[in-house]
Amino acid sequence: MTIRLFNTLTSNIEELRPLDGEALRVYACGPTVYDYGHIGNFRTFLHVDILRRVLELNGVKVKHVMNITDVDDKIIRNATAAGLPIGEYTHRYERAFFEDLDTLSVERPEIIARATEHISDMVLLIQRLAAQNLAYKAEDGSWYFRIAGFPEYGKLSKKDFSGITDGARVDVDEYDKDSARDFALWKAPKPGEYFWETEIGAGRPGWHIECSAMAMRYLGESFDLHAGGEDLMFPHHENEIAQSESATHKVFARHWFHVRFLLVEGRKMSKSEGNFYTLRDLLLKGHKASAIRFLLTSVPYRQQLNFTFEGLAAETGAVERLRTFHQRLQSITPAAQQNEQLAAEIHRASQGFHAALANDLNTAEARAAVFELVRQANAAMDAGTISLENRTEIQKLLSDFDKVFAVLEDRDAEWARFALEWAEREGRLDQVAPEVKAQLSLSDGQIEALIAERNQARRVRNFARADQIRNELLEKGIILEDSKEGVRWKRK
RNA sequence: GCACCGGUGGCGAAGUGGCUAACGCGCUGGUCUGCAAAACCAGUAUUCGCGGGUUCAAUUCCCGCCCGGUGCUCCA
Repeated sequence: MTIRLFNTLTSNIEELRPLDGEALRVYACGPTVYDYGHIGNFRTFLHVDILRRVLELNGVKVKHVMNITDVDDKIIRNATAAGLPIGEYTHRYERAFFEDLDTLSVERPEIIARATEHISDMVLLIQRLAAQNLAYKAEDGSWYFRIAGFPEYGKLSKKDFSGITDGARVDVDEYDKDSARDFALWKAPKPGEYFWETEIGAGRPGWHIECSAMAMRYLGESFDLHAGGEDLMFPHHENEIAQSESATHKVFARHWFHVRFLLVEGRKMSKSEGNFYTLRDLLLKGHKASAIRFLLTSVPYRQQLNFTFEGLAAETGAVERLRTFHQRLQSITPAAQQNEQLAAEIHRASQGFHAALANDLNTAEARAAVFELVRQANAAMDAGTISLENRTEIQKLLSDFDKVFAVLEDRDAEWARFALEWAEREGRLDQVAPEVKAQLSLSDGQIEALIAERNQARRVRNFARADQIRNELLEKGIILEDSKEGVRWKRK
């Protein structure tokens, strides 16, 4: 199926096809590794993940590069404050970042590119610009990009800079620049700061140059799609376009994909508002990784998502419904006769699911198609009218669904335990919700032993004892369900 | 201030110029169950921020207003 996607550059929904006919070359702006990632960061990474999973589901190969910004002002500031070399400081947050991606079932990009490992690529690019008089060196040794040399500046963010003139009043600390809009390609070191000694002088890269250099290095001078959060559109992506296209005289990225910010409880997420959450904060509060993933991907990427704890609870229930359904489907005895009406519904749901995703990644509609079928199939299971073939077809759809949404497999307890161990190591046990500790205090074996005891009690109709065990487990966040097929249990 | 995006049931949210306005969660009643849970059935917005306009017909297009968000500065 052809995937159609909104392109920020053209403001149109366009077909997405690999330019080289082989693999779709994608560059996605990754994290600056100076702290733990928050849910806003992960909404963006999750939607890029949805994009690549939808492409893969449709048989499109993806070559996805993500950068790690491991040198910048904040990193230098924080590392200095922590008394650590910047490499050591960034390593720890980079590792945490990938652990978080795993927790959220985000697929790894094909290529991870660290800024500090590509300094020479950046220097070469700056030299290339300098050769065309598009980069210049200021008195302090910093290099700037000359915006006046790129008339298309502003085409991505739809800003018109033609009327801007440089007035007489120029910022004192920017007197070195030819124009106030010119941005840094290379920053000369201040005393005591970390720097690289290079052909263009001592210093460290500006933020924008790393993405241009690394994208070209791995994807070529022109590639298919560039992704990031909406805030990056200006100035970051605009600057990338300016420096890349003026260096190569080729289109940098054909398609630009921007994910909108989320709100938390209806407000912008910020530390001062007290509504700032890292992924780890939520795990320690006892929220499931799968529910977080499902919530953050529930609203299509171009739409603002309002993150609330009520919403998170709702998604926890939604994931549970799907998992229960998935398991139930496997355990039934199929009917001999094919259910034609159900077969038609399955077909319809499948069409709806695939069409919704292909239509600018409408995750909300894709989910709805599956939930609609879940209800119908549950009813058919109640009536005992699902054939083997019906079941196979439904399982195919669930499998496609999960290739994109990745929530059916239950690894939540594993991630909760991982977060708990991390909190222990970091001395953050005070941030762990009591329910989390209680729930993880019981091993699967202990739970199953209690269930066996309860089954025995029920057999002899000692319901008081049976209910007592069930309640004890419930207090520790373990839910029991009696069914014809036996007792199921799950962690709340 | 300028620019852009959004405002749909208790909450989140999809969608469309005209079929009963998806879906998830919640709530109420019922079926099932030793009791629960799960699952199913029924109910839960005469209506899509407010006002005006275009149209045979608008939640959907246009204008104004109000509210929320984002960008213009580091930010996913």
